[in-house]
Amino acid sequence: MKFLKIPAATITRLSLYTRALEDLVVEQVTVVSSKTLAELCGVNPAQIRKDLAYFGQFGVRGVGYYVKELLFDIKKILGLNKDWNLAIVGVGNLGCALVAHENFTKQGYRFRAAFDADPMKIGRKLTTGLLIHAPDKLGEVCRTEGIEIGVICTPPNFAQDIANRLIEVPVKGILNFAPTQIQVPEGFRVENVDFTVKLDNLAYHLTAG
Amino acid sequence: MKFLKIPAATITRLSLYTRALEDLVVEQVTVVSSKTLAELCGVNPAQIRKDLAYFGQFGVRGVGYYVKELLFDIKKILGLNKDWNLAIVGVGNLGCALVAHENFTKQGYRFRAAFDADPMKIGRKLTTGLLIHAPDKLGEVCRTEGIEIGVICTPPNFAQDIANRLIEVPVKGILNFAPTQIQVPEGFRVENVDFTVKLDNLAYHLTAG
DNA sequence: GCCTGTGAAGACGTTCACAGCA
DNA sequence: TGCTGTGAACGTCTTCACAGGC
Repeated sequence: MKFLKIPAATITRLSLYTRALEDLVVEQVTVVSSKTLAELCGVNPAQIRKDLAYFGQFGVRGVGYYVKELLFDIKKILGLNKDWNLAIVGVGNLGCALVAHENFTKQGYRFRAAFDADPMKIGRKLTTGLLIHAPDKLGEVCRTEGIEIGVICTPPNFAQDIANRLIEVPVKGILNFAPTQIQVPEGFRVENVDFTVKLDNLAYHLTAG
Repeated sequence: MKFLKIPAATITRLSLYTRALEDLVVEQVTVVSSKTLAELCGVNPAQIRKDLAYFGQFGVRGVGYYVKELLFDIKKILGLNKDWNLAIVGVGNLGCALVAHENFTKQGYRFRAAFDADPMKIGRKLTTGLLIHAPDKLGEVCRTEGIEIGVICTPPNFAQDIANRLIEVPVKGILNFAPTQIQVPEGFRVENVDFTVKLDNLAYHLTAG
């Protein structure tokens, strides 16, 4: 099982499952079937079973899945059984909002460094107490802080330059909020968060439909 | 051609193409081949040609595509030849950042209304001058302002309730930033912007690799 | 010669349907 | 009986390869 190629969509769904499972834990539900979990996540039950099958056997036939166990197992699969050190580059409105956002910290994502090119911001602190560094300190600070993931929140025209520097540090991956396609070496991992693309999707479907 | 089912991914890529094309316009490039555009967008050239083929013929054989024309055509396909009226619900850090964000306005997405449950915020104005209303004014205000798309930026536990109200207004679609799965009637359009899912994707790939 | 447009082939992901087990 | 685990069938999307036209 382990050596089959795992669809990208499977990983995204695993992330969704953890959320639903966390809610179930709060509601003190101890056992859940693929059918029920599927309804909560808006997917097909067979899909859930198949997704899990890539990584092993987690259920009990005739019963279902033990909520806490499954949550633990999926988190382990996703690599969420550790904290991740993040650096943010570009602390404008959006950057600040992200650093302050609780959903990151709740999952073990920790902002350990912040950078901005604006001289007015360098040397100041964010509301969380995080010191803002100049971009030319990027390599040095990221290495001392053991940064693993760089979050790009600059205007699009600076994104590629910042990406290059992050890759040089080196960080292991990049989360890019700038609405531009970043070029990276083969094998290097970038995830794009792109609201304008999502809005364009809406616009298309609302126009056509 | 027009009646074939169009892949969801095609629409997302069209959105990417518009960006690359806008850059090319700035660089005063007048003609582009599918090969060059493909490199800029990180996709296969045949993919671009196929994507466009769903909607008609836009290129010139032996030459390529005229940048400005193609940009215009794709924007029209996506429904970006008009402005869209948006309402934001939840103006915390993230919500404020979104309203202020230039990438929305640049594409013709206009925030025309804002809502928040916090009594301290109601009646105050955002930096853009937009007045913050109480959530119970949602239906009334959205109808007067002709809101077409609702943007949910509340904590996850309020998202479903807000979604229900937006659907009742009715708005045509929802952009959801809350990290939770919203249940909507068959055919109603929701797009989710989900950074924690993206981070989980990174975490997985950085762990496994 | 060069690049688009497109049927056909191939790769991929999802769903079905049922065997296997509590 | 009930629900998981999974090969096989199905459907969808992507890539190839070449015909068509500047």
